[in-house]
Amino acid sequence: MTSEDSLDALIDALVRSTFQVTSVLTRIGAENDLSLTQLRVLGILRDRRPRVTELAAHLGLDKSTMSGLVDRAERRGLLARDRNPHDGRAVDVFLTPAGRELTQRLDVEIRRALAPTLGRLRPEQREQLVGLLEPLLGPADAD
Amino acid sequence: MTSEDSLDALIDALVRSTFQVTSVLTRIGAENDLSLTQLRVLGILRDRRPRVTELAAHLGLDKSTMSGLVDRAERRGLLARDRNPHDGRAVDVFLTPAGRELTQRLDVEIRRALAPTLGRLRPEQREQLVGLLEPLLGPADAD
DNA sequence: TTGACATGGTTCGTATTACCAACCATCCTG
DNA sequence: CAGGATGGTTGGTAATACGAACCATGTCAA
Repeated sequence: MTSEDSLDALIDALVRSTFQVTSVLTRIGAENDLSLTQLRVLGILRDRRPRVTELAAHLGLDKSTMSGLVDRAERRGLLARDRNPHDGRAVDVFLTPAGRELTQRLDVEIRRALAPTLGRLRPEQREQLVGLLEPLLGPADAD
Repeated sequence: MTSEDSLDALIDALVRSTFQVTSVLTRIGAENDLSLTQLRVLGILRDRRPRVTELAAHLGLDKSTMSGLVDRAERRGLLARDRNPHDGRAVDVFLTPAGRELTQRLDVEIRRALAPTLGRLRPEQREQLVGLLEPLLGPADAD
């Protein structure tokens, strides 16, 4: 097996696992009336208080798109806006208590959904897998 | 480290790698005026000739959504519809030569985009990673 | 200090994605 | 062959996403 082949096989496996995980996340989002993007927004806000533009950059979206997403989530009471005290132009976004509660519930559901499959690996295999994935990941960002 | 912890760490890594791969696929799709969903449609049609409903099931979409997606891609000349000879109700979908050509180009771009990161792994690590991912994947489906 | 330019957000217009319900055509079964 | 099941399209609605235009605030240089 050449180095080319092993790369091709890896890309295939990685893309497949990507779609598989995405489908789980999409399903859990849908069960809670959240799009995959909204799910990611909540995930990012879990331990951050970014301004609208930062949020957009994190997700690779236009700021106008972000504005709408924040609007709808705010109307649902999941998050809130606040003027940034150091920059009158900027608007900080953060989870409301309700949003935090939902986020935690989603976290549990996601773990519950993925556990059966991943649990098929022996603990040392899991650590091995994490060890192989870690160096491939960009700067921390969780879900 | 308990078994719980190793599972949590694995889920985090997997979800992060999912978003990272998704962002690459989304970017390459966008550069070719394709949504992630359309990208997946092309990927599925690469080696299949499913009916509309099968395609929808593969992607976890409603058949009406599928109808629209096929419409637009057909209008762009990427794929075509044909009555299924064995079932007058069913409509088979398949790539046109132009669609096949685009799909191959996308394939190259995707590999080119992911190679730098994955190339950081030594060949035996790649094989190890594939070996760990394989058993987690559902029945074959590629991209 | 005050223009001029840059940055942060929102709003508007448009296309796409996605769902559901309703519908028509074809198939299958009793 | 009548009735129900299946496959697909259509129409209605909401969310997602982009770009362009716009306003407010910030920054820098003359």
